[in-house]
Amino acid sequence: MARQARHSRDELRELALVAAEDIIAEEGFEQLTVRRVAGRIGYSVGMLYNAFENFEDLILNVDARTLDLLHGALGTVERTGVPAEDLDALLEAYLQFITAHPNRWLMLFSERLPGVASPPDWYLERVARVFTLLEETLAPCFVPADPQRARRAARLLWIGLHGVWSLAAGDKLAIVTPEPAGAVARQMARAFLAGLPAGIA
Amino acid sequence: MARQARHSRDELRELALVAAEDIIAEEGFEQLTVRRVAGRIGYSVGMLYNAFENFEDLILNVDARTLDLLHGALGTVERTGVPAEDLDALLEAYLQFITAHPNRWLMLFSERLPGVASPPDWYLERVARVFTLLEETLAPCFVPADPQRARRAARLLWIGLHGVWSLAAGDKLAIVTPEPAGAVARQMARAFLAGLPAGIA
DNA sequence: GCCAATAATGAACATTGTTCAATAAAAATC
DNA sequence: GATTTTTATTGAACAATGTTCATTATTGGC
Repeated sequence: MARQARHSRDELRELALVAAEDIIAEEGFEQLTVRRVAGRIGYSVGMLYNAFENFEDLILNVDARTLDLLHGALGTVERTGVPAEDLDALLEAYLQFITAHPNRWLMLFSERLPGVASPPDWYLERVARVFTLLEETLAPCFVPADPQRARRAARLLWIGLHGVWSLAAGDKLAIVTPEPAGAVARQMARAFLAGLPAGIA
Repeated sequence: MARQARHSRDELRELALVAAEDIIAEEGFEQLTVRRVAGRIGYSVGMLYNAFENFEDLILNVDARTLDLLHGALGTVERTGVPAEDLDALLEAYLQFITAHPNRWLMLFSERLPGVASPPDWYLERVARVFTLLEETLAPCFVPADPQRARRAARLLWIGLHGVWSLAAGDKLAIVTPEPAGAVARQMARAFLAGLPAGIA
C-alpha cells in the first residue's frame, strides 16, 4: 500500500536522542542543532520534525533521560537511617554524577529556547522522582513523621544545593568561596539540618 | 577635516542602553534585538557596533546598570542591628525590586548568548557590591564579631539564595515548588539563620 | 571647488528553527 | 507487468538572528 519505512517513529526517536546525547557529551549543548542531529543519523532535517514536535521537544526528551540517569545513580546509594550520613552519601553520589556528565547536567538548567510554557506532566514526574530520594533521606528528621514538612524541607535544601551546583558548573563558585563544591554542599546540608527543627515553618 | 557626528560614542551608548532598557521593560528580554535598538534610536545596525563591541557587550552593560539599580534599592534599607529583622528587610527590598523590574531582573540570570567566557572585572565588582550588603547584615550574628565566620555564613546563604533566583529566572522554580520566589527566599533565610549557631563550622 | 577624513549606512553572510511542495519508493490494484 | 495509490523522505525556501564591511554621505581644511 505504501513505501516501507527505514525505521519506525520510535526507532527514529531513539536514534535521534542517542545522537543528540553524543553531541552534547562531546561538544556541549550549544553545539546541538537540528541539522547536526539529522546529519548524524543519516536523515534529513524534515524527518526530525516527523519524530519530534519541534526542537524543544527533542531537548525535553534528552533532559528526561538525563533525569532517569540521575535517578538511577542516586538510587544505588544505600541508607543507614541516620539523616546526616545518608545526606552526605547522597550528595557524594550527586557530585559524582555531575562530574561524570557535566554537559548533560548543565543542559537541564539552561534555557536555550524562548519557550516559557511549563513542562508537561510526564517530565515533571521525573523531576519529582529525583526529589523523592532527598525527601526520604530527610524524613527521619521529623518525629512523628510529617510528610508535608519533609517535602518542604527537602525541596528547600535542594534549591540551596542547586545554588552550589549551578555556580560550580559555571566556574563561578570560586568567585564566592575558595572551597570546592563538595565541601560547600556539605556545609549547606549541615547548616540546613541544624536549622531544621526551628526553621521550617 | 571630517564629517560631524550627530552624537558622540558615549552619547550613542547612553541612547542605545536607554532604548534597550525600554524594550526590555515593555516586552521582555526576548524581544531585544540589535535591529530594534537601532531602529529605536534612529541609527543603523552597523552604528551599534561602533558603540559596542557586540550584542553581548550591550547586554552586559544593561545588566551592570541593573545591578547598580539593585544596589541602590538595597542600600536604602535601614539597619536595626538585629540580623533576623535586617535580613527580612533586605529580602523585602529585594522582592520589591524584582516586582518593580521583573524583566530587568530576569535578564540578569538568563543566558541568551553562547558566550561562556567569565564576565569582565568591572562587572564582577558590581556583583560583589551587592553581595557585600548581605555580608554586613549577617555580621552581627557572631559575637564577639568574627568576620571570618560572618563572611563564610553570608556566602553560604548567598549561594543558597542564588539557587532560588537562578531557578526562578529560568522559570524552573515552579517545577520544584508552587510557591513564589519571594516566599522561598524568606524560608531559605529563616532556615539558615536558625541553623547558624550549630551549622557553620 | 576640491580633497581628505570620517560618520553612517544597509546589503550581504552565516546561522538558527521551521515548513511544505516535490520526489522517491514500495504496496495494492488491474 | 503496468498503473495507481499511498506515504516515507527530502531539501530548497523562509524568517529571524548577530555580524561585517564595502559603499555612500557629509563636512572641515586647503
